[in-house]
Amino acid sequence: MIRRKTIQCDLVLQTVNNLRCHATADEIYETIVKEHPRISKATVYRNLQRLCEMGEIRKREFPGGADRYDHICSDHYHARCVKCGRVFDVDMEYMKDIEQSIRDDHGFIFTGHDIIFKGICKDCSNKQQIYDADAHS
Amino acid sequence: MIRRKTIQCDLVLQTVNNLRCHATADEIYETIVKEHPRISKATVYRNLQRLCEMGEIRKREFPGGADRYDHICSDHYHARCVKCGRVFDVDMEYMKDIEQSIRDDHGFIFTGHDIIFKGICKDCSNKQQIYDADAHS
DNA sequence: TTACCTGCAAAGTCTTTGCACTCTT
DNA sequence: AAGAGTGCAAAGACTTTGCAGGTAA
Repeated sequence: MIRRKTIQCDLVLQTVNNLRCHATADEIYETIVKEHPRISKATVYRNLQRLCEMGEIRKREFPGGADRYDHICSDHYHARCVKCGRVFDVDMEYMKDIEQSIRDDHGFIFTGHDIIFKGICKDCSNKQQIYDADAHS
Repeated sequence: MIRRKTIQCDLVLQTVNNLRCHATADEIYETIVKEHPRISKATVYRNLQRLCEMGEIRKREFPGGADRYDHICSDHYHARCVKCGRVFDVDMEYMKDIEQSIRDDHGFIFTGHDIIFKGICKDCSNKQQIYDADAHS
């Protein structure tokens, strides 16, 4: 099974890189479709999957939301805003030895981990303050 | 909005508790429907939501899988088997001060975190060994 | 020419919602 | 009796898949 070079695959890769981190398949599709109205969402999904297999990009799955795609960058953690659902990088050291803190593995073979913080992003807490101010005026 | 006591709500709560941790809405529904064939999945979802709001149970969302429901127990982390998708508790101290390790919060207000380990569970690694042995014989 | 890739539509998984009916209170 | 809760079906969000036709090599 040889991989062919296609315009669509290039577009998906470029778009993931241009959008920097954390784009969802839908955001990627919406960005591409503006310039290339004939592309289909299925093609975007298929190419995202292919690019992951090729190690060009990384898929990141988040609880209660769509999957997001990164260009390959160093391991890091994420914070998800409970108001708007957007995902942000967390400026914190990656704990590559965290598995050693596990007391009893019960036979489970650990291969990796993710930490997902939750909270409220700057934009949403600003909006909240404006709303509160309005409500009390 | 007063909450009424219904058989269905009791059944959902009992089933979450009986199944111990990590049951999905579907598992809960399938368990109840054996005894009460008239219950609908929508009712299970609605009662799970209600019980969460009441603080009787806790919803836990996992990347790339259905939501799962816990009876309230102490904070702890989870490991998800990449083969079978089952979720296990991790025997490790809860890092309640982890947010203090974040260097720059960029205006984000952190309210909690989750750590999700991934790997292969005991059952699946046993099966894998059996499969490997067969393949080489 | 081969067979991988695409666009489209349909289906699949998990969850929510609209509606009329049924219960609890 | 009032209105919260139920069952059913439909819809909604996200993703995958089947298929016929297109295209890279």
